[in-house]
Amino acid sequence: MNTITLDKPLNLACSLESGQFFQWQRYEAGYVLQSGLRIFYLEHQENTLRYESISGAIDEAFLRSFFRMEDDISVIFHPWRHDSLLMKAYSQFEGLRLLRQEPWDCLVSFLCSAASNIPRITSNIRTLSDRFGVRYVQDGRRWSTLPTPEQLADVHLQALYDAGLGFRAKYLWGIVDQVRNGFHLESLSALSYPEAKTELMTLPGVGDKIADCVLLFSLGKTEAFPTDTWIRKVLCTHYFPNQSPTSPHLPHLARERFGKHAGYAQQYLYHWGRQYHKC
DNA sequence: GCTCAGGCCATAC
DNA sequence: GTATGGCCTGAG
Repeated sequence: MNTITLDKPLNLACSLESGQFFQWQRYEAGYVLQSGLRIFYLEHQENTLRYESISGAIDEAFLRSFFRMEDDISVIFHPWRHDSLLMKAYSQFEGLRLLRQEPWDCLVSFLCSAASNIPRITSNIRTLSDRFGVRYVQDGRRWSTLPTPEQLADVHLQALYDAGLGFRAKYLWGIVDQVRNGFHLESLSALSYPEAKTELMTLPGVGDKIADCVLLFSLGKTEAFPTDTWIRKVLCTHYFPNQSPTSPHLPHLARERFGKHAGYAQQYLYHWGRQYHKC
C-alpha cells in the first residue's frame, strides 16, 4: 500500500458519491475505483490517501490529476463568499472535489444517464464492464474495466439493449461508430468551451446537458454548468425566481452568474439539492 | 396497472 | 421560441 500526503482538503465519500462518477464500489475501509484501464483501491485517513493498484499504473501524479488537486477550492469559492446557500454547501461538503475522469468512460456514463437514475446508471456501467470489458481477479473478487470503443466495435446492437441500456443503446452504438471513424474525444480539451461543446453535440444522443457533464467531469471545462432537473429546481428557488424550471435559458444564466468555475458551484448546489429533496 | 426518472430528438404550433 | 410525446426499463 502506498501513501500520499494531501495538502488540500479531500472528502473522498462526497467526491465519489455526488453523482459525477459511477465507477466505484465500497470495499473494506475504502473504495475500489475504475478509470480507463486502471482499477485501484483507495482509503482516506485525515490528510493521507492510501492507494494500491489492482490493474494499471497508479502513482501520485495520476491521483493528483484525478482529484484535480491543483484546484484550490477556497480560492474558487471566494467570489461567492456572500452567497449564503453556496457557503452553507461549502462548509457542509468541505473537500468535495470535481474529478478528472477518462473522457470515454465519462461520455458512456452520462449517455446512460438520460431519463435514468443513479442506481440504474451504475447497473448499466457494471453490466457493460462485466460483459464487454477486461476482467481481473484479486483476492477472489472480480473487477472489470468499462469497454473501450475498440472492445465495443463488434458488439451487436441487440447486445447493448440486452445490457439494459434501452433507447440509449442505439446512441452508444452510433457513438462507437463515430469514434472509430476518427472522432477524437481527448483533443476536445484543447478547444474553447463553446467549440468543444458544439463538437460533442454532433454525437447522437448528446444534447446540452450530457455535453456539459463530459466537458466538466473529464475535459477540464470548469465553466460548464450541467443543468438537470434537480439543479433547475435549486436555480429557480434560490437564484432566478422569475424563471420556469423548464426554461432553456437557465444553463446560460447560471454560467453568467457563477463565471469560469461555475461547475464547482453546480456540483455543490446539486449535492445540496439532492440532500434536501430526497436520496 | 400506472407514473416517473439527473435527456434527446422530431414534430407542431 | 416553447411545448409535447415517444423512446427502454425498473422502481414505487
